[in-house]
Amino acid sequence: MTSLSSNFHAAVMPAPPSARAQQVRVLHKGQQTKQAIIDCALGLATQYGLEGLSIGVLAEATHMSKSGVFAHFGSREELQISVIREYFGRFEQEVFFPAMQAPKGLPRVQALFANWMKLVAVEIDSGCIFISGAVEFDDRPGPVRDALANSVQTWLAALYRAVVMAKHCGHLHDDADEQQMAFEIHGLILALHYEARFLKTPGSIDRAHQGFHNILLRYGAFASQQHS
Amino acid sequence: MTSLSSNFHAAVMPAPPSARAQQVRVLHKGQQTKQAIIDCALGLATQYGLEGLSIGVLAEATHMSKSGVFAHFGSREELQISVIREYFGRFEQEVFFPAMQAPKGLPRVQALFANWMKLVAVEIDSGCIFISGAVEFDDRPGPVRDALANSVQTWLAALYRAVVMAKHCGHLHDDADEQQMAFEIHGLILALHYEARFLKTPGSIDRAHQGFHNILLRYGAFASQQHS
DNA sequence: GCCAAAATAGCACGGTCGTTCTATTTCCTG
DNA sequence: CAGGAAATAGAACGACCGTGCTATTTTGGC
Repeated sequence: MTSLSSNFHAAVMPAPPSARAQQVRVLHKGQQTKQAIIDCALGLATQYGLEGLSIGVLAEATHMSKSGVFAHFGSREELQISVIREYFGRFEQEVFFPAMQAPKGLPRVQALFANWMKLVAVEIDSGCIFISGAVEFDDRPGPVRDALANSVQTWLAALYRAVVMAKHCGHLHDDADEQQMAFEIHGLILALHYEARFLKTPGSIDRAHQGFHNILLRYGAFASQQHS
Repeated sequence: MTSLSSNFHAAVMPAPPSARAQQVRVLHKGQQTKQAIIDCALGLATQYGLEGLSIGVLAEATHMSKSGVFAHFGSREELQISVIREYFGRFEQEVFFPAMQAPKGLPRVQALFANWMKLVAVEIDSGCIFISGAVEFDDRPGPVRDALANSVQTWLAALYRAVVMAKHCGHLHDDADEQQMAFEIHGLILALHYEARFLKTPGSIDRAHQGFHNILLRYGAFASQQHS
């Protein structure tokens, strides 16, 4: 497995048609300025949200004209989707891939959480598209929402698979509900983002770590069985 | 104590100057249409967010002119703040006040969580201003952010106080960290909102309930002590 | 029922938005 | 180095935004 989901790119990140065939040819100017625009757009989107991302502001930030920026995407929605793809790729690089080096089972789950925490700790200052985007598009159907939901679901599914493997390895006790465990881990990340970024509550990072520790105490194979 | 915080109204919800002196007099037309506008605005804001709330759309929804709506608030920010105040009031009515009927200690904490869950279950369809607003204003200083943060913090402080009382009553074991417990409860609510409203994951409500059960198993006085 | 005051409407302004169309410039191959 | 293609710029569009100003309508105390 080379990415969060074997068929993810087909579902969420379809490369421009036949781009791969011309791969050698199309490393020209346009592609690299487009990448520069996306980099800049990602920075703006993490801070102000995908909805706060405007082509005019983006043009100013990249020292280009509005139409110059626009031509690379054809629509604002396509720009937003490009940003989501970029963010997903970085998420893979920073969170998922490094954790796959850890041995199967609990260590890998712990590595996934640790890397996720590291990223969110940074995003306390910069913002997180997976979280802000969920709020912006929870009631707005369309291709942007689809791309975002697929990205998030792909990641949560990867986390879930790691938990399932941990149970198969005998690292969790027999009654452990994998979906439940993943749900509670997700909650810790969301609470951290909420309390640290919005409320600026000190100590939130430690509490998220402690929360994960508590989850391990409950679900780990060494946990004393308690009435369900 | 008659509200979430004794000095909350002074800090967050200052009544219009001298309104209380004229209380009897000013139950006239203007006030009741203003209330109708706020009701409508709250409905729009829960669905599309505080930033998605526009005076033009609100005017159309209330069958009024833009300037007619505008005159009641003087600025869009004041309108947003009014919506936050309204939401906070309803939150008090539906979540906090009923739970205060429950006896001090764990029962009250359980009642607070149960009522919160009941509200969020409804908000899976309609949206929650405390959650969407946190994302919209986490990087945008100003009076709207202040009103929102104060409201949320007031509520979370009330939850925290209930947890502290539960420990004083001997309903939690001695090593229980009250802030930690409140943090984890908050995480469950956020995960529920995220997975149910955005991802439409089935079974999220049950998982939030189960998560609270797990928290009680860990922090309750009857819990077997485990290494910290 | 009069009449000041309050409430509401109508209209216009300057601004930003995404998008389209047409030039102009830059690139890169043959 | 010529020339077609790709990339970028420029200007304009219709739409919506919050807000200010000035009428007009409605309200409620005397």
